[in-house]
Amino acid sequence: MIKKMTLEEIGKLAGVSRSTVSRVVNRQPDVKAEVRERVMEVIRETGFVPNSAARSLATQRSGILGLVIPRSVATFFGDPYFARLTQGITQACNARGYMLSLFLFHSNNDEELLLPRLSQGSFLDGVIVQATRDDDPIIPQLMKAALPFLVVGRLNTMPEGVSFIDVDNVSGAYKAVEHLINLGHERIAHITGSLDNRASLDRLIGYKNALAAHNLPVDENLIVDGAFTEDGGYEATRDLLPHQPDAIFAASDIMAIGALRALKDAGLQVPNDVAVVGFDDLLSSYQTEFALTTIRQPILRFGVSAVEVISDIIENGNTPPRQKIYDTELIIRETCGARQ
Amino acid sequence: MIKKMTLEEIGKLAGVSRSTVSRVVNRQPDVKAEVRERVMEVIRETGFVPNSAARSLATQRSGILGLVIPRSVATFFGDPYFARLTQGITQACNARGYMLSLFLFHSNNDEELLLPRLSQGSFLDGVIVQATRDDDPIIPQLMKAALPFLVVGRLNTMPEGVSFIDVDNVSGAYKAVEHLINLGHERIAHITGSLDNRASLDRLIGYKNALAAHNLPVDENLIVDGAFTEDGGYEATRDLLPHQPDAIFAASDIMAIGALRALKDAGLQVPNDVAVVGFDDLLSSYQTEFALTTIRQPILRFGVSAVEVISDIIENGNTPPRQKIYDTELIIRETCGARQ
DNA sequence: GTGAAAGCGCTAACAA
DNA sequence: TTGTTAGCGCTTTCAC
Repeated sequence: MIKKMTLEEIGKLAGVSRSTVSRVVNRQPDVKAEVRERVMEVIRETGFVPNSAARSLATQRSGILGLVIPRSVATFFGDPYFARLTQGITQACNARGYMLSLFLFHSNNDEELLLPRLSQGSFLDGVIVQATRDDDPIIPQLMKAALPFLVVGRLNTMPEGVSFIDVDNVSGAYKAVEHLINLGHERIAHITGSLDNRASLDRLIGYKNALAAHNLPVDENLIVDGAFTEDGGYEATRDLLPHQPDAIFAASDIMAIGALRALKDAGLQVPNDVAVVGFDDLLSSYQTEFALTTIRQPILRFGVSAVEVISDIIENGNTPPRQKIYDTELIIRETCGARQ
Repeated sequence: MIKKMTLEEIGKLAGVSRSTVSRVVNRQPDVKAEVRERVMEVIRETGFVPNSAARSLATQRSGILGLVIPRSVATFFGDPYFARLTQGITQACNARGYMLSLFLFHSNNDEELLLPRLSQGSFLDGVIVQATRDDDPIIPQLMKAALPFLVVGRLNTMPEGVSFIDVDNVSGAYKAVEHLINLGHERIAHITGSLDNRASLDRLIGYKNALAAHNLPVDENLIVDGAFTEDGGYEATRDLLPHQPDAIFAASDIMAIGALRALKDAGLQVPNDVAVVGFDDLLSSYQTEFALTTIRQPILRFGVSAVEVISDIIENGNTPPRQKIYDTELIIRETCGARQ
């Protein structure tokens, strides 16, 4: 069992003062090489690690980042999106020496209790918040607090001066649909995600834009809500079939899987009878039954960027607000028919 | 923008000393009701929250719990198991006033860098570790550090004196198989998870125990590895079909879904031709195409218990080590045929 | 019941 | 290049 040491004690062992040890620990330049080596040696032997509370108190920095998943999306934590995002964020935190503290709000109560503690206790250097409903009080509260924060994703009405990063859902959907158009499809259906969601809305816009750009009509019968679930995609597809789509663009891979299943059950061939394109490319590890053509969101890198941006804000302030939109990538596999 | 206050300043505003404010904040008894009210009022007005670094430094307690997912399982973070576990843990943390700090080790390097910081920096009051490979160095390292920790799940060879909580996989599997036996099945196949995994091993034992207890032979042809993936379950089932099982017990729901799909593709009826039982009951929100009979793991409550146990250890020490095994529950739906 | 004062372990300005 | 010293904001004896 390793005894916990202090700078003072390390200093005594190395025959120097605590300041010198502090300098060595913090990699400051003005220490004689020989002394530095002696101190390092003692640190190695003792396994010394500086006390983080004391350090935070003195520097007014905790080295801790918060990741906040508001109540309205907490139930979706099973969603691979959050898992991957979290993974990217922790990865970047590890690389940059930050610790990550996770806040999932399960109830109103949690939110009321934790938000002030989190924004006022100077426990966190900065916060990454998952965007949520427009009326979520969390953004205004963070704006009042003197705490750097970054929104991941966007709200429909984003307050002025808020930093965010997001994926370009409009152009992603556009790419998907244009790809189908280029393959000769004309009756392209769209299974949307829940439309209380900015991402769903944007993907719908991209879908319509692509049709318009190629002089194809928008047929409202070909637009059905799939609620971001596999069953939703399945049901949506059943609703679509009477209107004879020759292709389906689903706003998520999960829904695309549901669609593929529905097509299979209806005895239709993919991609010959109906082509399918999804969105996300988050499932590859789970599901290889279908080689799904999809729009890849670079979620992992997205998480990494989130950490980079928030730490930039922490170091240099929030002016001007950082607002970055990341591009997506069309991943051609088999369900679109381009590979035949 | 709320200014950050100190106890001293609050005291000045309320006309008392900082000690009194501290007593009020910490709900200590010996404060005159009138004074307490006056101080509370100021705190409310100013939105004061005590500085957590200063508090940690003085109390030697951080109020932070660590959740460590070692490298060997970090890739499985997409697994709903971890998502749910994390959810249960954060929920309990919120309720008990702990903060949760997440450590996903992605590389060897992460592990070497972070483990000492985490176990020596007195940044955490305690750690919850997901069990992993037997040769993972993390358990020995934590034992050396003076840091309370609790293992979630078990290793094959668990060092003496380590506290852990786990689910009773043996009896869970036993229940599943016994249920199938009671329904009259005799050629019950088992799709195992990856067998480098204690949980898979235990489920296999439970499967064999149940057969033995009912004088049914163990046919090695009826035991196939499904690697905990849907495709693994699908392939395993294809391998099983020539041996004509009348029921399949899959060691996870994901694999059970794969099995159901394989049976469907083979033109077999569930549960009439082949009955299916899974394990986990973690998928209900994603997947309702099949009403899968399964063994429910109380993961959410499990997470809650983890926090309770670790905080017990923090407060009262690790002697005796806490070792709890939680029971599972048979959830009868449609794929086993009991409901027909 | 309340206040004064010491100290938690560190950083950083200043002095040497 | 190194040491001395004064805090960082809180808790906690100890007096009163």
